[in-house]
Order: sequence, then C-alpha cells, then structure tokens
Amino acid sequence: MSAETSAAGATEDVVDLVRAAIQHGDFVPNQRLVEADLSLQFGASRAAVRTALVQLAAEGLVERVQNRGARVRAVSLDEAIEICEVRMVVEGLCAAKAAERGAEDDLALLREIADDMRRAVDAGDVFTYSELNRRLHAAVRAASGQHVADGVLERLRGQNVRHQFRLALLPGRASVSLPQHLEIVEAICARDAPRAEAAMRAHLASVIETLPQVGSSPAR
Amino acid sequence: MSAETSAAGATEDVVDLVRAAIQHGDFVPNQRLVEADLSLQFGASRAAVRTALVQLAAEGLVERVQNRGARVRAVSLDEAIEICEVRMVVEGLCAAKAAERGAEDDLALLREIADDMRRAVDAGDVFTYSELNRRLHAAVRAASGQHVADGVLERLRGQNVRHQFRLALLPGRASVSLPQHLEIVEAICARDAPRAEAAMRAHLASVIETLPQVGSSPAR
DNA sequence: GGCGCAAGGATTGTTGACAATATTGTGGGA
DNA sequence: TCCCACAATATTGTCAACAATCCTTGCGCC
Repeated sequence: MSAETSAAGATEDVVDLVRAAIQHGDFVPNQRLVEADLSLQFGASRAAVRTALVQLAAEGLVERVQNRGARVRAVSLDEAIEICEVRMVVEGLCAAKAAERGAEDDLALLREIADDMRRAVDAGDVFTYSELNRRLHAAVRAASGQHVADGVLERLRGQNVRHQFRLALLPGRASVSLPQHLEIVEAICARDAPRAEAAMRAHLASVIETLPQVGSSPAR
Repeated sequence: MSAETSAAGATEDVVDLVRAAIQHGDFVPNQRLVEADLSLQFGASRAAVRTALVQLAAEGLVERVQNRGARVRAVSLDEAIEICEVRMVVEGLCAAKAAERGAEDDLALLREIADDMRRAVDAGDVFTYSELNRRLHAAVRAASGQHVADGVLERLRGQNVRHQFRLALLPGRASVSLPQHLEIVEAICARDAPRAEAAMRAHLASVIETLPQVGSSPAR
C-alpha cells in the first residue's frame, strides 16, 4: 500500500523515493536509515530497501558500514568546495563542447533561459532564478552532448543540492551571478569554445569563493 | 570452500572478485553475468552476487535490465574518448592542485617515478612503462589532495582499463608520452600550477588523438 | 514454406525466516 | 561513585524457497 509510483520493479521505486527524500531534505545529514523503518514507511519489502541503500551508497548519497547500517552522508564544507572545483572544470568542458557542437535548438534554449533570468532578477524572484539556474546548467550539459561528463555532474549535483540551495538564497547573489550566466550563454552562442570554458570556470570560481559564507551546516 | 579473501562480509568480497575479473579481462564486454553461475563460481550465495551486481552497475561496470539480467558493460570508442576528455580536465585540476599544495614527499615520489620511466623506455620495457604510467597518474591524484576528483577518476579508470591497456601496447607510444610525462612532473615540482594543468591536458589530448588507432573492439 | 501461438525451460525478482553482530541497559564489586 | 562483565535488545547479514517474467522451441495452421 501507500504511494506506489509507476510500474517498474519495486526496488527501483524505493531508490527514487529515498533519493528524493534525501535531496528534498526530509532526511537530514547523518540521519540513520534503518531498513525496517524505511520498509514500513515506503510499503516495500526490506530486501528492496536494502538494495536501494546499496545503490544510493554507490551514488555517494548514503554511507553504509558493515553491520552498523546506513545513514545519510553529510558533505562537509571542504568537500562541497572540492565538488565545485570538479564541477568547474567538467562544466567548463561542457561549455566548450556546447560552443563547438551544440545544435541550434539547444542554443536557442540557452538564450531563452537567459532572458527569463534577466526578468526574474528584475522581479526580485529568487526562487524562480534558482530554478532557472538549475535549468541553465542542465541545458549547457545537454547541448554539449558529453554524456560521460553529464553523468559525472549529475552524481555530484546530487551530493551537493543542499549547499547549492542555501547558496541561491544568499541576498545579492543573483546580481553577482546573472552577468556571469549571461556571459556563458553569449560565449556559447558565439561558438567561441575557449571563451565559453573560461566564462563557465569564472562563474564556478565565484561560486567557490561565496560558498564559505553559507556555513557548513546546511538547513538544519 | 573456494577462495575466501578476507574477513569482510561475503558480499563485499564478491564485488571485488567480479570487478577484478572484469578489469582483468576474464569477463569480456557484453558477456552475460548469470547470478546462479557466479554464485557457483565464487562460492557465494545468490543474494551476495545479486547485491554485488547492483553495486557494480552503479559503478558503471555492468549493465542491468529489468528481468533480463546483467552483462559486462561495453564502452564504445566514442565513450572512451568522452571518458578521456573528462579525465583531461579533472586530472588537469589535480595537477594544478598538486603543484599548489602537494607535499614535498609526494613531489619526491613523482620525480622518482619519472626517473624509472626514463629507464624503462631506454630498456624498451613496455610493460613496466605501462605500470609506471598508472602509478604516475595515481601519484598526481594523491599529491593533489582532491578526494572528490580522485573518486571520479577512479570510477572512470575502472570503465576504461581495457582501452588504456591496448593503448600502452601501441608501438612507439612510450617515446611520445615520455616527454609529456616528464613535463608534467617538472611543472608540478616547479610549483607552477597553470603550467602543470596545461601539461596534463596536453598529455591527455595526445591520448585522445591516439585512441582511435587502437580500434573500438578491445581484446576480443 | 512462413507465421502465429502455446508449452517448457531458464533466469530474475520477492518474500519470510534465521543467524550474526553491534548497541544498550543492568547489576555487582572495588 | 565508578568501572567492568554480562545479559537483553535492536539491527543488519545470509539463506533457501517461491513467484513472476522472459526467451526458446516445437507445433499447427494458413
């Protein structure tokens, strides 16, 4: 009973449910994830929950230790910085590839998102801007056609959502990052790969500099 | 019976055994991995094998489809190139970090490996050179202190060992890559981060250019 | 001879119970 | 009062059996 999502195997559903719960903040860092409890909570068998935890551990979202169970993995500020450093170079690669090989449709989407961003900042709509930020980075990855990089970034994003979210709420953050985002889009649309890579790296370097201001305890 | 490795859980052993078998070439790409067979082969329960396959799927070494079982994931030439592109930028980051923050001990190890490489090439010892190549890249990663990047690279390396190995056997490959490796070490030891990053990227760009020559079917 | 179709075999997915291990709580002795 | 041994509990690890699903093969029919 309870909320069955689709028609896939029960275990796949549990993976998505637990992942969503972690990323949405329903499970806080270091919270214990007892198999029997989750089994009850999601109405799935304990084996399904167990399999899901193994998979999420491989994704870096939970920590599992022998005979001691699983808990939500807490990413420290230092690690969040390291993650952003890797993002910086990999998304830089994606920006360059997007400039080189991106389809016109993909580039049109980038311009569209950039326009929406301008409007959101004008309106002072922080929440919409945060969502557009996510979509812009995703659109660059998609335009790059670099599936391996895309996978790496998706994995890292999952581990970092909490820090990212807090960053977006910093007052004045949007007015700093907007011109950076616009420069990225402009460089890609100009098919200038080195400039696109440099712009993306500059943007994420700015994110890294700002990161310490959000503190190391994301959203208690 | 059969080879129990250590005192860890049976399932952890199976993960390592299957991973080793895939990377060593005992299991070829696209080979089916039937749970019952592996269970017999490694003397473990089917549940342990099953858990191991889930984890290896998350690592990108095997492919699993609903009700159809698991098989060794085959990485195409195109994907191998993408992997090396990501390696290029991430190892570039590591080289820069190693130049900035690497401990003197770490740098000494780099110089030592570089010397061994010179000797191996002089002696025409391709196999030793290949092993030193692996150790050099690992040493750079270690010197960087960038654990996130290290994890990403380890994952990618696992998916690419077969292509990498074939590349090392190309005649004349060592004489091309040796000076590149030496330049990387020199730049890091000179604490010149931009030069170290550029050297590492140039080296891997050369790898990418050479990759198509090894063909897309690694070691049938 | 080709094509739909059903039975059989092979393989995976799921469940529940049991064993092994870690953690917590309790009482006795110094 | 503090500390240590020891039992009780909570939780994970393992296993074997069962159910569901997919693939193959052989048959009849057009």
